[in-house]
Amino acid sequence: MWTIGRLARRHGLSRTALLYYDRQGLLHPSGRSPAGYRLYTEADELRLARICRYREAGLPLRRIAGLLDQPDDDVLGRALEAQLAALDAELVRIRRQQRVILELMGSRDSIGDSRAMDVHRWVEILAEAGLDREARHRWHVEFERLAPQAHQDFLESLGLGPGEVAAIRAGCRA
Amino acid sequence: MWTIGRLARRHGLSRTALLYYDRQGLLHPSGRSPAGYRLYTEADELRLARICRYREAGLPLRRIAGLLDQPDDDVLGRALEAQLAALDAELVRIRRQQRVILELMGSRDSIGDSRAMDVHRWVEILAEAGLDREARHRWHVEFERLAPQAHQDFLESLGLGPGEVAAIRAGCRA
DNA sequence: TTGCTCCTCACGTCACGTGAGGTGGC
DNA sequence: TTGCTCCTCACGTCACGTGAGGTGGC
Repeated sequence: MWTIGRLARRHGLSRTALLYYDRQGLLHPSGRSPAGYRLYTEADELRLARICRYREAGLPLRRIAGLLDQPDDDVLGRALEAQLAALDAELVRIRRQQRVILELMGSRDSIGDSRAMDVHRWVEILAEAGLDREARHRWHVEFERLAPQAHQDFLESLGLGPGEVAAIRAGCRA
Repeated sequence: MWTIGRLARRHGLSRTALLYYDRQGLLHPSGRSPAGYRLYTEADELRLARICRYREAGLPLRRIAGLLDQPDDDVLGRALEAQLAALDAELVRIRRQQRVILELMGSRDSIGDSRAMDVHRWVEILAEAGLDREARHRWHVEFERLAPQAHQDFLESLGLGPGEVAAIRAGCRA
């Protein structure tokens, strides 16, 4: 049996987070002490562990509540797929914001910034490692074959537009 | 002179967004019609264009307000640097969440997922393109030399822990 | 008695979206 | 008169954090 503060510390949460989970119906303590203190059992802790795990995946509390109460494996799978896609979209958004920042900085001072990973620098790296045009093409083809989604993410991270990305990937499948 | 709805549409915003900017003191329309309609001038629109640009960089409205009123180039530079770093931190957080999702999915069904870009698959790609161990090392060295931050981001995106990342980068500088 | 933990409200956060109820413009 | 745009409140969002004011436990 744990009081709220101890349980929170064991899981790296704040006490107010557990108070919130209680109010939202996500995790009610199984008991109360005579003075009204929340008392959490072993079972409560297992439930909290699942909540924490799903939170580490970035799932919203609403969805977590659904997953805890109706543990259909298919529902979980779909929720995880959807979350993965949502996070991909966030990655794209963040990279776009970073590109805007580099543009704003570029219009202030010189262009060279070691943080920017652009196409030119990337080709330079591959060339230094001994890859000519032909080898670079084989490299893209393999990347596309083994990990198409990662290939897409990678091309976008170089700052290429949607059209350019699509063209390169099509060239790999031809 | 623009009314609120027209100006919003021209900049891809909602009318409520402009109402909010007005309430927050970010963008007051220069005038009002006899009936009380907000009227935005050319100067207002230029100010809005700057606001939109900074929003595309993900800056919070508070900070944007500061940048608009005191246009010190140094302050802008520091704000952009800080935002770039904050977005880097967000990237790390999202990748970590994605890794958790893949773990959760992996414990449900088979491990192979074309979305996961892990070290093994990456080495496979480089090998297929004709890079042996020696060439892969040169490749890392060049990557580290030309774009150290991107190299760090890249290694983290493969799912390597901080220790492994540091070791590889150190090996490149040795 | 002194700290520490606990309790229950209630308000703040960020950038708007969504009605509710009413008016201006063509 | 009919749509469309505009106006001003006021409340909801998401996952808590932060007091305020008070009590239990050792």
